Amino acid sequence: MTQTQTRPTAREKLLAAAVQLVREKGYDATSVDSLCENAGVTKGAFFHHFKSKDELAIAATQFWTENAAQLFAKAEYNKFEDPLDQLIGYVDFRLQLVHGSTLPECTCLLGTMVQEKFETSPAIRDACYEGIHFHAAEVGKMIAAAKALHAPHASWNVENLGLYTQAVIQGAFVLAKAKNDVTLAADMILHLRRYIELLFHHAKED
Amino acid sequence: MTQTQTRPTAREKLLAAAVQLVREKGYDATSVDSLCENAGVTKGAFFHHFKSKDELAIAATQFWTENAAQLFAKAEYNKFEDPLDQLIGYVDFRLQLVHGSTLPECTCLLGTMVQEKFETSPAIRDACYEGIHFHAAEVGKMIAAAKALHAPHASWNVENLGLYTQAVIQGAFVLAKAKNDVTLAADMILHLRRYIELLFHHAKED
DNA sequence: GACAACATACCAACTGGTTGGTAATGCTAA
DNA sequence: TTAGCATTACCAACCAGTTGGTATGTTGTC
Repeated sequence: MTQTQTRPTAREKLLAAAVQLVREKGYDATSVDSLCENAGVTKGAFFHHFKSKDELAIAATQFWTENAAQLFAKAEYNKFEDPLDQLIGYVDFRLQLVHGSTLPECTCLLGTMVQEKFETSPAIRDACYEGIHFHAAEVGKMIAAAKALHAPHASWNVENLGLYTQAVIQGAFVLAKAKNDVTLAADMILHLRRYIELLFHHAKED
Repeated sequence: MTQTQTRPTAREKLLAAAVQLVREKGYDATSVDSLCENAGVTKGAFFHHFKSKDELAIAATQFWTENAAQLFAKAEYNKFEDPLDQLIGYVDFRLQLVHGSTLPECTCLLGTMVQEKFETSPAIRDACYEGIHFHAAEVGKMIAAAKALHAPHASWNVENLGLYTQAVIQGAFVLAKAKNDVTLAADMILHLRRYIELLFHHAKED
Protein backbone atom coordinates (compact mmCIF):
# COMPACT_ATOMS: atom_id res chain seq x y z
CA MET A 1 0.00 0.00 0.00
CA THR A 2 2.49 2.60 1.18
CA GLN A 3 4.73 2.91 -1.84
CA THR A 4 7.64 5.22 -1.16
CA GLN A 5 9.40 6.18 -4.34
CA THR A 6 11.64 9.16 -4.89
CA ARG A 7 10.87 10.08 -8.51
CA PRO A 8 7.36 11.20 -9.45
CA THR A 9 6.28 8.01 -11.11
CA ALA A 10 3.42 7.65 -13.58
CA ARG A 11 1.30 6.18 -10.84
CA GLU A 12 1.61 9.24 -8.64
CA LYS A 13 1.04 11.60 -11.54
CA LEU A 14 -2.13 9.72 -12.40
CA LEU A 15 -3.34 9.88 -8.80
CA ALA A 16 -2.74 13.62 -8.67
CA ALA A 17 -4.55 14.05 -11.97
CA ALA A 18 -7.47 12.02 -10.64
CA VAL A 19 -7.74 14.16 -7.52
CA GLN A 20 -7.86 17.29 -9.66
CA LEU A 21 -10.07 16.17 -12.53
CA VAL A 22 -12.63 14.20 -10.53
CA ARG A 23 -13.23 17.20 -8.29
CA GLU A 24 -13.67 19.39 -11.35
CA LYS A 25 -15.81 17.21 -13.59
CA GLY A 26 -16.92 14.31 -11.46
CA TYR A 27 -15.91 10.67 -11.78
CA ASP A 28 -17.88 9.47 -14.78
CA ALA A 29 -17.15 12.60 -16.79
CA THR A 30 -13.42 12.12 -16.20
CA SER A 31 -12.25 9.82 -18.95
CA VAL A 32 -9.20 7.60 -18.76
CA ASP A 33 -7.81 9.46 -21.77
CA SER A 34 -8.12 12.85 -20.08
CA LEU A 35 -6.55 11.40 -16.96
CA CYS A 36 -3.57 10.22 -19.00
CA GLU A 37 -3.29 13.48 -20.88
CA ASN A 38 -3.39 15.50 -17.68
CA ALA A 39 -0.75 13.29 -16.07
CA GLY A 40 1.45 13.35 -19.17
CA VAL A 41 1.27 9.59 -19.46
CA THR A 42 -0.03 7.14 -22.01
CA LYS A 43 -2.90 4.74 -21.69
CA GLY A 44 -0.52 1.83 -21.52
CA ALA A 45 0.99 3.29 -18.39
CA PHE A 46 -2.44 3.73 -16.89
CA PHE A 47 -3.40 0.09 -17.27
CA HIS A 48 0.03 -1.00 -16.23
CA HIS A 49 -0.49 0.58 -12.81
CA PHE A 50 -4.24 0.10 -12.42
CA LYS A 51 -6.35 -2.83 -13.52
CA SER A 52 -9.30 -0.57 -14.15
CA LYS A 53 -10.58 2.96 -13.80
CA ASP A 54 -12.37 1.94 -10.62
CA GLU A 55 -9.15 0.64 -9.13
CA LEU A 56 -7.57 4.03 -9.73
CA ALA A 57 -10.53 5.62 -7.96
CA ILE A 58 -9.95 3.49 -4.89
CA ALA A 59 -6.24 4.20 -4.93
CA ALA A 60 -7.07 7.88 -5.24
CA THR A 61 -9.20 7.77 -2.08
CA GLN A 62 -6.22 6.38 -0.16
CA PHE A 63 -3.90 8.92 -1.75
CA TRP A 64 -6.34 11.65 -0.80
CA THR A 65 -6.79 10.44 2.78
CA GLU A 66 -3.04 10.20 3.38
CA ASN A 67 -2.42 13.67 1.97
CA ALA A 68 -5.21 15.12 4.09
CA ALA A 69 -3.88 13.42 7.21
CA GLN A 70 -0.48 15.00 6.64
CA LEU A 71 -1.99 18.42 6.01
CA PHE A 72 -3.99 18.40 9.25
CA ALA A 73 -1.18 16.85 11.26
CA LYS A 74 1.06 19.79 10.38
CA ALA A 75 -1.55 22.44 11.19
CA GLU A 76 -1.06 24.98 13.99
CA TYR A 77 -4.12 24.04 16.01
CA ASN A 78 -2.49 20.81 17.18
CA LYS A 79 -0.18 22.85 19.39
CA PHE A 80 -2.98 24.13 21.59
CA GLU A 81 -3.10 22.49 25.00
CA ASP A 82 -6.82 22.63 25.61
CA PRO A 83 -8.57 20.08 23.37
CA LEU A 84 -11.52 22.44 23.00
CA ASP A 85 -9.15 25.08 21.63
CA GLN A 86 -7.81 22.42 19.27
CA LEU A 87 -11.32 21.58 18.13
CA ILE A 88 -12.26 25.20 17.48
CA GLY A 89 -8.84 25.62 15.89
CA TYR A 90 -9.61 22.74 13.57
CA VAL A 91 -12.83 24.40 12.43
CA ASP A 92 -10.98 27.68 11.94
CA PHE A 93 -8.35 25.84 9.92
CA ARG A 94 -11.06 24.47 7.67
CA LEU A 95 -12.38 27.99 7.25
CA GLN A 96 -8.87 29.06 6.32
CA LEU A 97 -8.62 26.31 3.71
CA VAL A 98 -11.85 27.47 2.13
CA HIS A 99 -10.84 31.10 1.93
CA GLY A 100 -8.64 32.09 -0.95
CA SER A 101 -9.02 29.01 -3.10
CA THR A 102 -11.35 28.01 -5.88
CA LEU A 103 -14.14 25.49 -5.38
CA PRO A 104 -12.54 22.53 -7.18
CA GLU A 105 -9.39 23.16 -5.17
CA CYS A 106 -10.93 23.15 -1.71
CA THR A 107 -13.72 20.60 -2.06
CA CYS A 108 -13.51 16.97 -1.04
CA LEU A 109 -12.73 14.18 -3.49
CA LEU A 110 -14.46 11.59 -1.34
CA GLY A 111 -17.72 13.48 -1.01
CA THR A 112 -17.78 14.17 -4.71
CA MET A 113 -17.13 10.60 -5.77
CA VAL A 114 -19.42 8.90 -3.30
CA GLN A 115 -22.42 10.94 -4.44
CA GLU A 116 -21.94 9.53 -7.92
CA LYS A 117 -20.92 5.96 -7.22
CA PHE A 118 -22.58 4.94 -3.95
CA GLU A 119 -25.13 2.77 -5.74
CA THR A 120 -23.18 1.56 -8.73
CA SER A 121 -19.82 0.78 -7.12
CA PRO A 122 -19.79 -0.56 -3.56
CA ALA A 123 -15.98 -0.74 -3.61
CA ILE A 124 -15.62 2.97 -4.33
CA ARG A 125 -18.36 3.78 -1.87
CA ASP A 126 -16.65 1.87 0.93
CA ALA A 127 -13.28 3.40 0.11
CA CYS A 128 -14.81 6.87 0.37
CA TYR A 129 -16.46 6.09 3.67
CA GLU A 130 -13.21 4.75 5.05
CA GLY A 131 -11.47 8.04 4.28
CA ILE A 132 -14.27 10.17 5.69
CA HIS A 133 -14.58 8.00 8.77
CA PHE A 134 -10.84 8.09 9.38
CA HIS A 135 -10.81 11.87 9.33
CA ALA A 136 -14.00 12.10 11.42
CA ALA A 137 -12.37 9.83 14.00
CA GLU A 138 -9.38 12.18 14.22
CA VAL A 139 -11.77 15.04 14.92
CA GLY A 140 -13.59 12.72 17.31
CA LYS A 141 -10.44 12.39 19.41
CA MET A 142 -10.40 16.13 20.00
CA ILE A 143 -14.11 16.10 20.75
CA ALA A 144 -13.77 13.25 23.23
CA ALA A 145 -10.90 14.98 25.04
CA ALA A 146 -12.73 18.30 25.07
CA LYS A 147 -15.85 16.64 26.39
CA ALA A 148 -13.98 14.81 29.14
CA LEU A 149 -12.48 18.10 30.24
CA HIS A 150 -15.32 20.56 29.79
CA ALA A 151 -18.60 18.70 29.52
CA PRO A 152 -18.22 15.20 30.97
CA HIS A 153 -21.93 14.84 31.70
CA ALA A 154 -23.34 16.15 28.44
CA SER A 155 -25.76 13.85 26.65
CA TRP A 156 -24.56 14.14 23.08
CA ASN A 157 -22.60 11.37 21.40
CA VAL A 158 -18.92 11.88 20.59
CA GLU A 159 -18.69 9.80 17.43
CA ASN A 160 -21.80 11.33 15.98
CA LEU A 161 -20.51 14.83 16.52
CA GLY A 162 -17.29 13.97 14.72
CA LEU A 163 -19.29 12.74 11.75
CA TYR A 164 -21.52 15.80 12.01
CA THR A 165 -18.56 18.13 11.51
CA GLN A 166 -17.88 16.30 8.26
CA ALA A 167 -21.53 16.34 7.25
CA VAL A 168 -21.66 20.10 7.65
CA ILE A 169 -18.47 20.54 5.65
CA GLN A 170 -19.69 18.25 2.88
CA GLY A 171 -23.04 20.02 2.80
CA ALA A 172 -21.29 23.37 2.77
CA PHE A 173 -19.43 22.27 -0.36
CA VAL A 174 -22.63 21.16 -2.06
CA LEU A 175 -24.27 24.53 -1.47
CA ALA A 176 -21.14 26.46 -2.37
CA LYS A 177 -20.95 24.56 -5.65
CA ALA A 178 -24.60 25.34 -6.34
CA LYS A 179 -24.14 29.05 -5.69
CA ASN A 180 -20.69 28.96 -7.28
CA ASP A 181 -19.40 30.87 -4.29
CA VAL A 182 -16.83 29.54 -1.83
CA THR A 183 -17.73 32.12 0.79
CA LEU A 184 -21.07 30.38 1.26
CA ALA A 185 -19.15 27.33 2.47
CA ALA A 186 -17.42 29.54 5.03
CA ASP A 187 -20.78 30.87 6.24
CA MET A 188 -21.97 27.33 6.81
CA ILE A 189 -18.83 26.32 8.68
CA LEU A 190 -19.26 29.33 10.95
CA HIS A 191 -22.61 27.89 12.00
CA LEU A 192 -20.80 24.66 12.85
CA ARG A 193 -18.40 26.56 15.06
CA ARG A 194 -21.24 28.30 16.85
CA TYR A 195 -22.91 24.93 17.42
CA ILE A 196 -19.80 23.51 19.02
CA GLU A 197 -19.41 26.60 21.16
CA LEU A 198 -23.03 26.40 22.26
CA LEU A 199 -22.68 22.71 23.02
CA PHE A 200 -19.76 23.33 25.36
CA HIS A 201 -20.94 26.68 26.64
CA HIS A 202 -24.28 25.19 27.52
CA ALA A 203 -22.63 22.24 29.22
CA LYS A 204 -20.40 24.45 31.34
CA GLU A 205 -23.44 26.18 32.77
CA ASP A 206 -24.91 22.91 34.03
CA MET B 1 -43.99 26.40 -17.65
CA THR B 2 -46.85 25.00 -15.59
CA GLN B 3 -48.28 22.44 -17.99
CA THR B 4 -51.46 20.92 -16.61
CA GLN B 5 -52.38 17.83 -18.57
CA THR B 6 -54.57 14.98 -17.44
CA ARG B 7 -52.87 11.99 -19.07
CA PRO B 8 -49.30 11.09 -18.09
CA THR B 9 -47.53 12.35 -21.16
CA ALA B 10 -44.12 11.20 -22.34
CA ARG B 11 -42.61 14.39 -20.99
CA GLU B 12 -43.82 13.72 -17.47
CA LYS B 13 -42.77 10.08 -17.62
CA LEU B 14 -39.29 11.16 -18.70
CA LEU B 15 -39.08 13.69 -15.86
CA ALA B 16 -40.10 11.07 -13.32
CA ALA B 17 -37.55 8.64 -14.77
CA ALA B 18 -34.87 11.33 -14.53
CA VAL B 19 -35.63 12.02 -10.88
CA GLN B 20 -35.31 8.34 -10.11
CA LEU B 21 -32.33 7.35 -12.23
CA VAL B 22 -30.18 10.42 -11.61
CA ARG B 23 -30.49 9.93 -7.87
CA GLU B 24 -29.53 6.29 -8.27
CA LYS B 25 -26.69 6.47 -10.74
CA GLY B 26 -25.82 10.14 -11.06
CA TYR B 27 -26.32 12.39 -14.06
CA ASP B 28 -23.53 11.33 -16.40
CA ALA B 29 -24.07 7.65 -15.75
CA THR B 30 -27.73 8.02 -16.65
CA SER B 31 -27.89 7.63 -20.42
CA VAL B 32 -30.64 9.01 -22.61
CA ASP B 33 -31.37 5.46 -23.71
CA SER B 34 -31.88 4.24 -20.14
CA LEU B 35 -34.05 7.26 -19.44
CA CYS B 36 -36.26 6.38 -22.41
CA GLU B 37 -36.38 2.70 -21.50
CA ASN B 38 -37.36 3.51 -17.91
CA ALA B 39 -40.06 5.91 -19.06
CA GLY B 40 -41.35 3.48 -21.69
CA VAL B 41 -40.73 5.99 -24.44
CA THR B 42 -38.57 6.13 -27.53
CA LYS B 43 -35.59 8.33 -28.16
CA GLY B 44 -37.52 10.31 -30.71
CA ALA B 45 -40.01 11.30 -28.03
CA PHE B 46 -37.17 12.37 -25.79
CA PHE B 47 -35.72 14.80 -28.29
CA HIS B 48 -39.15 15.99 -29.25
CA HIS B 49 -39.76 17.25 -25.73
CA PHE B 50 -36.19 18.25 -24.82
CA LYS B 51 -33.57 19.77 -27.07
CA SER B 52 -30.81 18.01 -25.16
CA LYS B 53 -30.08 15.88 -22.15
CA ASP B 54 -29.05 19.02 -20.27
CA GLU B 55 -32.41 20.64 -21.02
CA LEU B 56 -34.13 17.64 -19.46
CA ALA B 57 -31.93 18.06 -16.41
CA ILE B 58 -33.04 21.66 -15.99
CA ALA B 59 -36.69 20.74 -16.49
CA ALA B 60 -36.20 18.01 -13.91
CA THR B 61 -34.96 20.52 -11.33
CA GLN B 62 -38.15 22.54 -11.79
CA PHE B 63 -40.26 19.37 -11.67
CA TRP B 64 -38.44 18.38 -8.49
CA THR B 65 -38.79 21.77 -6.84
CA GLU B 66 -42.52 21.97 -7.56
CA ASN B 67 -43.14 18.48 -6.24
CA ALA B 68 -41.15 19.22 -3.10
CA ALA B 69 -43.03 22.48 -2.54
CA GLN B 70 -46.33 20.59 -2.69
CA LEU B 71 -45.07 17.90 -0.31
CA PHE B 72 -43.97 20.39 2.33
CA ALA B 73 -47.02 22.61 1.87
CA LYS B 74 -49.26 19.69 2.76
CA ALA B 75 -47.25 18.65 5.84
CA GLU B 76 -48.70 18.77 9.33
CA TYR B 77 -46.20 21.17 10.84
CA ASN B 78 -47.69 24.10 8.92
CA LYS B 79 -50.71 23.97 11.20
CA PHE B 80 -48.71 24.90 14.30
CA GLU B 81 -49.30 28.46 15.47
CA ASP B 82 -45.87 29.19 16.92
CA PRO B 83 -43.34 29.60 14.07
CA LEU B 84 -40.68 27.98 16.25
CA ASP B 85 -42.90 24.91 16.56
CA GLN B 86 -43.28 25.00 12.79
CA LEU B 87 -39.53 25.15 12.35
CA ILE B 88 -38.85 22.24 14.69
CA GLY B 89 -41.78 20.47 13.06
CA TYR B 90 -40.13 20.96 9.68
CA VAL B 91 -36.93 19.33 10.90
CA ASP B 92 -38.93 16.47 12.39
CA PHE B 93 -40.76 16.08 9.10
CA ARG B 94 -37.41 15.76 7.32
CA LEU B 95 -36.42 13.11 9.85
CA GLN B 96 -39.66 11.34 9.09
CA LEU B 97 -38.94 11.42 5.35
CA VAL B 98 -35.57 9.83 5.91
CA HIS B 99 -36.87 7.01 8.08
CA GLY B 100 -38.36 4.08 6.27
CA SER B 101 -37.12 4.79 2.78
CA THR B 102 -34.07 3.79 0.79
CA LEU B 103 -31.24 6.21 0.09
CA PRO B 104 -31.99 6.87 -3.60
CA GLU B 105 -35.61 7.51 -2.61
CA CYS B 106 -35.01 10.09 0.09
CA THR B 107 -31.97 11.95 -1.20
CA CYS B 108 -32.05 15.22 -3.11
CA LEU B 109 -31.88 15.38 -6.89
CA LEU B 110 -30.47 18.90 -6.83
CA GLY B 111 -27.62 18.15 -4.46
CA THR B 112 -26.70 15.06 -6.42
CA MET B 113 -26.66 16.78 -9.80
CA VAL B 114 -24.92 19.95 -8.74
CA GLN B 115 -21.96 18.02 -7.32
CA GLU B 116 -21.39 16.54 -10.75
CA LYS B 117 -22.17 19.45 -13.03
CA PHE B 118 -21.29 22.63 -11.15
CA GLU B 119 -18.16 23.19 -13.22
CA THR B 120 -19.16 21.75 -16.56
CA SER B 121 -22.71 23.08 -16.87
CA PRO B 122 -23.50 26.52 -15.43
CA ALA B 123 -27.12 26.20 -16.57
CA ILE B 124 -27.69 23.03 -14.55
CA ARG B 125 -25.76 24.47 -11.63
CA ASP B 126 -27.91 27.61 -11.54
CA ALA B 127 -31.11 25.59 -11.89
CA CYS B 128 -30.08 23.47 -8.89
CA TYR B 129 -29.25 26.52 -6.82
CA GLU B 130 -32.59 28.08 -7.66
CA GLY B 131 -34.40 25.03 -6.32
CA ILE B 132 -32.31 24.82 -3.18
CA HIS B 133 -32.55 28.55 -2.56
CA PHE B 134 -36.31 28.49 -3.06
CA HIS B 135 -36.73 25.79 -0.44
CA ALA B 136 -34.23 27.44 1.91
CA ALA B 137 -36.20 30.67 1.64
CA GLU B 138 -39.39 28.84 2.65
CA VAL B 139 -37.59 27.57 5.74
CA GLY B 140 -36.20 31.08 6.16
CA LYS B 141 -39.72 32.45 6.52
CA MET B 142 -40.31 30.23 9.53
CA ILE B 143 -36.93 31.17 10.95
CA ALA B 144 -37.61 34.88 10.52
CA ALA B 145 -40.99 34.62 12.20
CA ALA B 146 -39.59 32.49 15.01
CA LYS B 147 -36.77 34.92 15.52
CA ALA B 148 -39.07 37.93 15.59
CA LEU B 149 -41.15 36.23 18.25
CA HIS B 150 -38.55 34.47 20.38
CA ALA B 151 -35.13 35.96 19.73
CA PRO B 152 -35.49 39.40 18.16
CA HIS B 153 -32.07 40.57 19.33
CA ALA B 154 -30.03 37.50 18.42
CA SER B 155 -27.00 38.13 16.25
CA TRP B 156 -27.27 35.28 13.78
CA ASN B 157 -28.43 35.85 10.23
CA VAL B 158 -31.82 34.53 9.13
CA GLU B 159 -31.01 33.77 5.51
CA ASN B 160 -27.80 32.00 6.39
CA LEU B 161 -29.55 29.77 8.88
CA GLY B 162 -32.09 28.78 6.26
CA LEU B 163 -29.30 27.77 3.93
CA TYR B 164 -27.54 26.04 6.81
CA THR B 165 -30.50 23.73 7.35
CA GLN B 166 -30.14 22.67 3.73
CA ALA B 167 -26.38 22.31 4.00
CA VAL B 168 -26.75 19.95 6.94
CA ILE B 169 -29.37 17.91 5.11
CA GLN B 170 -27.24 17.72 1.96
CA GLY B 171 -24.17 16.76 3.98
CA ALA B 172 -26.22 14.20 5.87
CA PHE B 173 -27.09 12.58 2.55
CA VAL B 174 -23.46 12.51 1.44
CA LEU B 175 -22.39 10.71 4.60
CA ALA B 176 -25.38 8.40 4.56
CA LYS B 177 -24.53 7.41 1.00
CA ALA B 178 -20.94 6.76 2.00
CA LYS B 179 -21.93 4.55 4.92
CA ASN B 180 -24.84 3.13 2.91
CA ASP B 181 -27.04 3.74 5.92
CA VAL B 182 -30.00 6.12 5.98
CA THR B 183 -30.07 6.24 9.75
CA LEU B 184 -26.80 8.17 9.70
CA ALA B 185 -28.63 10.97 7.90
CA ALA B 186 -31.17 11.01 10.70
CA ASP B 187 -28.40 11.29 13.30
CA MET B 188 -27.01 14.32 11.51
CA ILE B 189 -30.40 16.00 11.25
CA LEU B 190 -30.90 15.49 14.99
CA HIS B 191 -27.79 17.62 15.52
CA LEU B 192 -29.40 20.29 13.38
CA ARG B 193 -32.48 20.24 15.56
CA ARG B 194 -30.37 20.56 18.69
CA TYR B 195 -28.56 23.52 17.15
CA ILE B 196 -31.81 25.33 16.42
CA GLU B 197 -33.07 24.60 19.92
CA LEU B 198 -29.84 25.89 21.45
CA LEU B 199 -29.98 28.99 19.29
CA PHE B 200 -33.45 29.87 20.51
CA HIS B 201 -33.02 28.55 24.03
CA HIS B 202 -29.87 30.58 24.41
CA ALA B 203 -31.57 33.68 23.06
CA LYS B 204 -34.51 33.34 25.42
CA GLU B 205 -32.17 33.45 28.39
CA ASP B 206 -30.75 36.83 27.34
C1' DG C 1 18.45 -11.54 -20.90
C1' DA C 2 14.73 -10.98 -17.73
C1' DC C 3 11.63 -8.03 -16.01
C1' DA C 4 9.28 -3.75 -14.88
C1' DA C 5 7.88 0.42 -16.92
C1' DC C 6 6.16 2.30 -20.21
C1' DA C 7 4.33 3.44 -25.52
C1' DT C 8 1.34 2.63 -29.78
C1' DA C 9 -2.33 1.03 -32.16
C1' DC C 10 -6.51 -0.72 -31.92
C1' DC C 11 -11.38 -2.59 -30.67
C1' DA C 12 -16.28 -3.49 -29.51
C1' DA C 13 -19.72 -1.21 -27.03
C1' DC C 14 -21.95 2.63 -26.05
C1' DT C 15 -22.71 7.81 -26.10
C1' DG C 16 -25.77 11.98 -27.17
C1' DG C 17 -27.99 13.44 -30.96
C1' DT C 18 -30.31 13.39 -35.97
C1' DT C 19 -32.86 11.54 -39.55
C1' DG C 20 -37.26 11.05 -42.23
C1' DG C 21 -41.36 9.50 -41.36
C1' DT C 22 -46.33 8.57 -39.18
C1' DA C 23 -50.47 8.80 -36.07
C1' DA C 24 -53.31 11.67 -33.43
C1' DT C 25 -55.09 15.96 -32.22
C1' DG C 26 -56.59 20.84 -32.54
C1' DC C 27 -58.13 24.88 -35.39
C1' DT C 28 -60.63 27.15 -38.81
C1' DA C 29 -63.71 28.38 -42.21
C1' DA C 30 -67.76 27.19 -45.02
C1' DT D 1 -71.05 19.70 -38.79
C1' DT D 2 -67.42 18.73 -40.93
C1' DA D 3 -63.77 18.93 -44.50
C1' DG D 4 -59.19 20.54 -44.79
C1' DC D 5 -55.10 21.59 -42.92
C1' DA D 6 -51.51 22.44 -39.51
C1' DT D 7 -49.35 21.24 -35.55
C1' DT D 8 -48.07 18.33 -31.94
C1' DA D 9 -46.56 13.91 -30.34
C1' DC D 10 -44.27 10.24 -31.16
C1' DC D 11 -41.45 6.33 -33.53
C1' DA D 12 -37.40 3.18 -35.48
C1' DA D 13 -33.14 3.34 -37.66
C1' DC D 14 -29.13 5.45 -37.91
C1' DC D 15 -24.83 8.54 -37.21
C1' DA D 16 -20.24 10.13 -35.83
C1' DG D 17 -17.64 10.42 -31.88
C1' DT D 18 -16.11 8.65 -27.40
C1' DT D 19 -15.77 5.17 -23.89
C1' DG D 20 -13.07 1.74 -20.95
C1' DG D 21 -10.13 -1.72 -21.96
C1' DT D 22 -6.58 -4.82 -24.66
C1' DA D 23 -2.76 -6.72 -27.51
C1' DT D 24 1.53 -6.04 -28.87
C1' DG D 25 5.74 -3.55 -29.16
C1' DT D 26 9.78 -0.85 -27.18
C1' DT D 27 13.03 0.70 -23.76
C1' DG D 28 15.88 1.12 -19.80
C1' DT D 29 17.94 -1.19 -15.74
C1' DC D 30 19.60 -4.81 -12.69
